[in-house]
Amino acid sequence: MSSKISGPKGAPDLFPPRSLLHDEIIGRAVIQLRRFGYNRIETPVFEHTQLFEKGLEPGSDLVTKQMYTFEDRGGRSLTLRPDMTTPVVRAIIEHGMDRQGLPVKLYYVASIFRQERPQAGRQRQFTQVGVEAVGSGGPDIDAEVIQLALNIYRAVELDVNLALNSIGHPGCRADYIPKLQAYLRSVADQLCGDCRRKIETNPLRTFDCKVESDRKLLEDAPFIVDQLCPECEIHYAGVKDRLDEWGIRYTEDPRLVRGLDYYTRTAFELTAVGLGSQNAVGGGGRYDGLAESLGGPSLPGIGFGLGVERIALALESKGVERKPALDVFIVSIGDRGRTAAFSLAAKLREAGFTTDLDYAGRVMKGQFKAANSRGANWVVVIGEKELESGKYTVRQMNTGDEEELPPSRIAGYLAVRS
RNA sequence: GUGGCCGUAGCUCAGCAGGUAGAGCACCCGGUUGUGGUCCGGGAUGUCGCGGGUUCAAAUCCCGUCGGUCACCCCA
Repeated sequence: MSSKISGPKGAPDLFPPRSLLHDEIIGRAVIQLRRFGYNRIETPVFEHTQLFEKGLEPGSDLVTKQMYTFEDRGGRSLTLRPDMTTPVVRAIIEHGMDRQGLPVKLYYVASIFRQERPQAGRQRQFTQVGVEAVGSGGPDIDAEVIQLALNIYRAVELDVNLALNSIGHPGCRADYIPKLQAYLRSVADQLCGDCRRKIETNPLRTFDCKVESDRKLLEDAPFIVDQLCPECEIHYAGVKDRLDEWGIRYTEDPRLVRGLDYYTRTAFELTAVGLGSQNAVGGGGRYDGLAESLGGPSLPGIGFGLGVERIALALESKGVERKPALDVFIVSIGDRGRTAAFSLAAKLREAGFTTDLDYAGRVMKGQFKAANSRGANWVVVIGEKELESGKYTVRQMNTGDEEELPPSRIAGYLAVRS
C-alpha cells in the first residue's frame, strides 16, 4: 500500500458518479451566468508571484503561508493561483478590456490552490465558479450580482442563507480600526490568546473567533458598518434598497468580514446546512481599489466565487445523487452480431442517443447485467435470429416491452418513445 | 503549523483475554443452451498501511513512521 503511488494530499480525484453532480452544478450555473450577460474568461493556473503579493494583502495568511510558489527554470517566481479575482482583474487591465465599454462582465470556472490542512469541505485544490463585474461602482450591480448568485443556488436546488455587510472603503477603515483596537485592548485580558495577537496584526479577524466568551465580548465592540463615511453609507443603503425591492431576503451581519483584504464596501457570504465547520458555499464583495493596486486604472469592481465541491457536499448531505445513465445498450452475439452492433451504435450516437455496448464478448446474460448497471433505458438485441430476419429486438428495460424493428427505423422509434 | 480519532478484500466494516483472516455489498460463473433489475448455488480477490521490538507464535501488545479523517487556524 505505502509503495503504491497516490495522489497529492488535499487534491482529490473527481470521478463518476460524483463528477456527474459537479458537471450538473457547473452546467446549471453557466446557464444563469450567461443570462445575466457574463462571458467566460480563462486565465493561466499560475501567475507571477508578484501579482498576488500586490493584489492580496501582504501580511495575510493566504500570501504568507498558503500559496504554492515555485521557481521555473528561468528563475522566475510563479504561484498557483490562490484566488481568481486578482488574475481576472490583471487580464482586464493587460488587454485593455475596460476600454471596450464598461462594465466588463466575466465569469470563470477555475481550479484554485491553497496549501491549507485539508478537512471536510476544504481541499488544497478546489473549483470555483464565479463572476467579476469591473467598471461600475453603483449599488445596482452589487444587488444584481447577489441576485445572480442566489439564482445559481436556486438552479441547483440548494437552500442558502445570505449574510450581508459593508466594510467601508480604506478611509472608513483607517478611522475605524483604531477604535476597534482601543476596544479590544480594553478587554484584552479576557480574550483568547489568538485574538489578543490579532489586536495588532489583523483586528477585523477577531470577529471570526469561535470562542464563546470572546464572541460575547465582541457583541459590544464597535462595528464598521456603524462607522461608515456618508458615501459608503449611501452605497450600502442603496444595495439594501434594491434587495428589498426585489424581495431578496438577507441577514445583516455586522461581524461579517470577508477573507480577502482587497474587499471594500459590500461584503456577502452564502452558507448552507449539512457541511460541518466549513459551511460557506460562496461569498463575494466589492474591491474598488484592486485594479489600481495592480498598476491599472482606477476601476471599481465586484464579484463572487462559489465553491463547487462544497455545493456538491451540501447537496449530497441532502441525499442528492446523480448516476450514470445511458439511452441504449446494444447486446450482440457472435462476430457478425458484434459488427452489426458497432454499426448500429454509430447510427444511434449520430442521432444523439448515448449508446454503449459490450467489448468483452460476454454471454447474453452478462451483457444484460452490464446494460442494467450502466443505467440503460433501452436494449437492442442483435443475435442470430435478428441477423436472419433483418429486424433487431428493441427492449424497453423498465417495462420489458419488446419490439422488432429494422436498424434504419430504431432511432426514429426511440425518438418518439423516449 | 497544533490536536482528537482511524488505517484489515474494489467499497463498508467485523475479528484484537496473542495461535498467521471473515461478513455484507460489488465483481465473475452457473441454475435459465437468447433476456437484466428478484431468488438459489458456486468462484476469484488480501505482503491485516510501512518499519522495528516483545514472544515459541503478532492483524491482535509496545515504539516509530507514513497515510486518511475531523477540528483549530483560515476560507469557497
